[in-house]
Amino acid sequence: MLANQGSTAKIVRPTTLRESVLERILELIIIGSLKPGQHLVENELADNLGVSRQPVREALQLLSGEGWVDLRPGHGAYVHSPTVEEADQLLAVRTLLEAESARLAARNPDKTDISDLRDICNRGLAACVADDVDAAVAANSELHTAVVNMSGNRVLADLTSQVARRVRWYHTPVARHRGRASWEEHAALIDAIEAGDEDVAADIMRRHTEHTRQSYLESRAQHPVEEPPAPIRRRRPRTVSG
Amino acid sequence: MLANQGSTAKIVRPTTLRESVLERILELIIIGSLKPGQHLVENELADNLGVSRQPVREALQLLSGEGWVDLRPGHGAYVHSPTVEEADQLLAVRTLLEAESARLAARNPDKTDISDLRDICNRGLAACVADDVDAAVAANSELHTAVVNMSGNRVLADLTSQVARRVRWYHTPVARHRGRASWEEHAALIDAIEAGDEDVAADIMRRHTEHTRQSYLESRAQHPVEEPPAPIRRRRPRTVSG
DNA sequence: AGAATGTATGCTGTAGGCAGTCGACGACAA
DNA sequence: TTGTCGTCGACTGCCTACAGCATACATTCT
Repeated sequence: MLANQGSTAKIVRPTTLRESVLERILELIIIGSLKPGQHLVENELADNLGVSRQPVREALQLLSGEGWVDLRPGHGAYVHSPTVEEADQLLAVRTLLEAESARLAARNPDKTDISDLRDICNRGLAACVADDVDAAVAANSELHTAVVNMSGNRVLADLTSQVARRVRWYHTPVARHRGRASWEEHAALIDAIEAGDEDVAADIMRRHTEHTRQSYLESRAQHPVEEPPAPIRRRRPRTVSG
Repeated sequence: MLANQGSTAKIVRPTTLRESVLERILELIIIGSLKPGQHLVENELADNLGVSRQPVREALQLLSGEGWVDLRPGHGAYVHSPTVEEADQLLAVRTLLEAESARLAARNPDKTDISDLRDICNRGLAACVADDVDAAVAANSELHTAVVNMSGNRVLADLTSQVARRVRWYHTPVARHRGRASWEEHAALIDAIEAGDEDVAADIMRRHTEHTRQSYLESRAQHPVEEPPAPIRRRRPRTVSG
């Protein structure tokens, strides 16, 4: 249910095998079936997906371009696993990009867009009080996506999406769901955008994403992810699908 | 810290054919042998480079991930050709990123780095008064790269590099060589970084890159590049009757 | 016993080829 | 002329197969 649409708008018709394989692998990565640092053996993926190695290889190359997997010549593809430092830097850049998005959105606000934002915000708040974490996370993602789209700068939107993806939020689900405070910030942001006050909007967004960054870092510090730095290949049990 | 180039930092040993093919194609794109919008036929490249189609295909997939070529399923690869609008948005984002780089660089300036910056700046100014455009362009690129590296944020550096590449400056060589004024701005920037005045540094960089952006747009407006927009479907022109 | 070396095995990188598909071009009908 | 259909050529997408390499294991030497 994630709005992972916005990035690669190039693909219109996923008719080719390569594209469908890409989506399948991406799905496995997102839901965690393929874990960070895991070695992606082409043959296994090909067998499990019922295709040859070629489409798998090409899908992996494309995924590497989007930062989902790391390619090591002669060794194969590994699910990208951001270090704490990289995640920190990614979130810093995200703060920068999203603050600019908010500024541009406030520069020429659109009534329809504002209305959409309020709808999303209400849904998110409702999900929050209902303790529906999944819905709250979805609404949060939706709202941020809507704001960057309002900026009118497609490059900015694509880059923001790319950066956000590379963080791999599943390390810390709590970081994306900081409770009511987050939605109050969202509401204030929408007000600022509607009022056309770009400085205020940018500042609110900056502090908002900065809060998220802090939450992420704290959460990751508390739950020290077993860093899989293992660059070498490791034998694993047979099956992959799950 | 590895002083690795931001672009293709992943490749450590270009031992594989795929990597060398990638570099060859990239070279051809950069020097303009392969023009923007041009259709890259796999067989031709394979024959010219003396390899099979497979390494060529994979190299093209990797190049698409870095924004050098566009992949259209069922049609092949085309050299990326940014529209005026896209270039404008790219340069806007670049302004944002580089201003932040300057801010971070000024936050904790390093004596050695400052010295390097001044050397580059002197070389650039010398090249400028000697009317050596190539050298001036090179020094300019070198200086901006040095500043983003001083930010200490590798993600920021990589993204900046990626965004800058996608502009395809060769549309307008003049845009990268605005004369002495540009180098005076550079000098002021270095002063601000050395003084640790991050607000001033960010502001100088922002206005500097904004000037570049304006120059680019004006230059491109004066020299209307024959847009090779025809992505597909060159249908016969319809004669409007009535 | 520890270290060095030979061997085995799995995986990647590359080649070649076949089929499907898209677009161009020409013929034909309105 | 203009629109439509069928054919052709070219190119991509995909598969199979082989070669090369890297890692892990077994063996031998010191």
